[in-house]
Amino acid sequence: MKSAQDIKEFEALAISCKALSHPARLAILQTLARRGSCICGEIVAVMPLSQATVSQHLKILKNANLITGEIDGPRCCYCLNTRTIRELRERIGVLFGSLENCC
Amino acid sequence: MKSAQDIKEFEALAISCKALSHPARLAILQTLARRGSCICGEIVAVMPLSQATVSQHLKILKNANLITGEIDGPRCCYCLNTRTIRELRERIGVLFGSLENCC
DNA sequence: CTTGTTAATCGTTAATCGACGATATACAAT
DNA sequence: ATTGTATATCGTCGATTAACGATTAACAAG
Repeated sequence: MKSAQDIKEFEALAISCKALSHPARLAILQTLARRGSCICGEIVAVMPLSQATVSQHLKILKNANLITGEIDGPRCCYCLNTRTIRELRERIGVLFGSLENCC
Repeated sequence: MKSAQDIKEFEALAISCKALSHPARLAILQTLARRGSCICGEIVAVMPLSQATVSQHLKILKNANLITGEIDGPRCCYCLNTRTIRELRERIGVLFGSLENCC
């Protein structure tokens, strides 16, 4: 059986992975990683999707705490949440930590 | 705009992440990581889900190439596909490689 | 060949996802 | 106050997901 602690970890990691499980959101994250910050409009310009759809993807990333968004006048400046990303990578590391082969 | 190469990477990573985006599948992977190999039945025993549901999760993991499954008589022995897992981690590394702050 | 066991697949249902256009909100500039 | 711009949210629709019980397929043992 899995411990309660494990289950919490699994749920947290699953939420992050679900947010990462769409090419458009990965493209958004890459853009943010490269440019540091980004006005929403710049992201929309780079993506082959409508403004509404991009906004929805941004919301999903924000809900998963992978990015932060600050209102700046009529614009909104997004950037990566490096803390969550670090945690995500650590969780994956722990999950697969001691890899052994079998078959 | 994103390069065609980028898009392929995003799609491949998205597929892996989608497979990782469920707590039950993470639990299965942890079990495999700890025990090396695993008969399907042992996994079912550890999980609080029906055999059919576990089998479905195993199929998703297998489709994403995160695990391999070999038939062994009436049983099926699963184990992690360390290659895909390594690639997954590398892709995440590349995606977030040069993290800078902005806000 | 029959039986028992293991695992995969089928068929269904409710829930969630992804996409979009339309609309609402928030603020700067005039 | 009005206008224009930027972003978020709403409502809808088709597609996909997750879950399950029931059934089927594959094989070992007798």
